[in-house]
Amino acid sequence: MPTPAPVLHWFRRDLRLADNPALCHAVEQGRPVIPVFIHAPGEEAPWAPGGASRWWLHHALERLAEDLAKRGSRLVIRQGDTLDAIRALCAETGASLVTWNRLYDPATVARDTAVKTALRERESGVEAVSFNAALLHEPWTIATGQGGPYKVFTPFWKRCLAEGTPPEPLAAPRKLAPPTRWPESLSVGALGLLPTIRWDGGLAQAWAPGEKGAHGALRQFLDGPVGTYDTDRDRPGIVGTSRLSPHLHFGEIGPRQVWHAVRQKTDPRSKDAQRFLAEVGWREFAHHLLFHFPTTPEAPLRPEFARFPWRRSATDLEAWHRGRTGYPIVDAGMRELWTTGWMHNRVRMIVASFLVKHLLLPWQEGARWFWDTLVDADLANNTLGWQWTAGCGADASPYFRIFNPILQGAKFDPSGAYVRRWVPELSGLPDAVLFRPWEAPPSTLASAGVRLGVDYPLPIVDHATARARALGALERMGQARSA
DNA sequence: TGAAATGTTGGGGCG
DNA sequence: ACGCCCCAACATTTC
Repeated sequence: MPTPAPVLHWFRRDLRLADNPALCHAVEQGRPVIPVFIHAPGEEAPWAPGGASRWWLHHALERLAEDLAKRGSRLVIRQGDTLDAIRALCAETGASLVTWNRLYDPATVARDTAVKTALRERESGVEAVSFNAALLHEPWTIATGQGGPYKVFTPFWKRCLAEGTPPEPLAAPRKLAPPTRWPESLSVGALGLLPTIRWDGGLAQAWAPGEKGAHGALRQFLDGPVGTYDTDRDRPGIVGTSRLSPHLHFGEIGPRQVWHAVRQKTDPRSKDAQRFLAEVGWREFAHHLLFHFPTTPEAPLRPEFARFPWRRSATDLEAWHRGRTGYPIVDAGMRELWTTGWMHNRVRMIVASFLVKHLLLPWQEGARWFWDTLVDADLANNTLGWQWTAGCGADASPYFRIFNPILQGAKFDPSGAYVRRWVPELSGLPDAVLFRPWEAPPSTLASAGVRLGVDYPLPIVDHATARARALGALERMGQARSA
């Protein structure tokens, strides 16, 4: 009896074995399964993974390969053109079915559509089938009464909640039948994902990529912070959030698993649980928007913002990148990002507002920096966040909502723990001036060992002046329309 | 998922 | 006792 043709499971950002519908489908065929990862960053252009994401991907792939090995299987790694790689693997192994889980960013949607069409049309007749692993509700399944996409979060999320409980997560396959002969594979290291200059020490200390790390993070969150999430989520100085974002981005855990774990562990009517699930909802909303408005990573959703009079200043942008703006809460955030590849969400809003409104630099510059430095860089979430801050997106904060970095710092980091951790040169300052050191009396600065302009920069813009300038720029945009 | 300016109210000091 | 003023506290509006 001839050996049955194997099934290829094409891993992308679904780097897990549990609740992986495409992988389960492959296993259910009762045939050998060949798990494959194809490194083709050019196909995701212009949003190929940035430096921090590549670091994460390297480690996530290593963990996935180990987990597959425990189930009698392997991870086959290739690079280059995806379609060529899949065809080559089908030819080498005799595989006649390829499975994968869908993604929703424009470049990948186009690539995957082309791959599926090409595989089916070829004389080889390879079948391709895709599944949903990444979302509670795929973008085209949720529509307004008019049949269009949602542009406001609250009705979107109500509509999602009305869909009822999402399906129970699927169990991980116990065993993956190996092929009679394994095709050749690159090593993870051969993909060159790790930085050549070793800036990744802080990342390694902060994170445990991989499916096991994802479930560890979820368990830690459910054992503590979820119980006070509604209030503590806004406090960057404490661990009040789930820190699941990079795990979700790489699909080491899926939203269905998170949903059911939260519902099981908490009172689903509690404000804390509802607020957390609403944050999962924002992730859904971001994917909904990116799918329906695929130009938004580059262009503002609200067209009048194409005329907004942005500034250009390499000096100011550099000060923001490096956390040397002179505003402690902003600088703390930018340094946390640089060191750990992550930034607390409250602080993301503050630093983003500062770039866009105080410095008047284009939100796309901020999105690019986040893209390269965040381990959770996700095109849907990043685009939504930056357009929201700039006031040019869906459900956007009005442009005149300008965060005051002094008040925001004092309000959300009342003990100063966050700023003192990430801006240690200011740690000796008393709380009263910690968020505005330029107003501290000379004696206070001296006893804290701070020489402004030497140990820590003076503010690169004055808050009141910058606020007035931002409002003036908005005014000019409005005038440009009527002119 | 703001901040600042402006408006209103009411208690208390004081002539 | 009464009216006036001050201003903190809160509410509203404006950017």
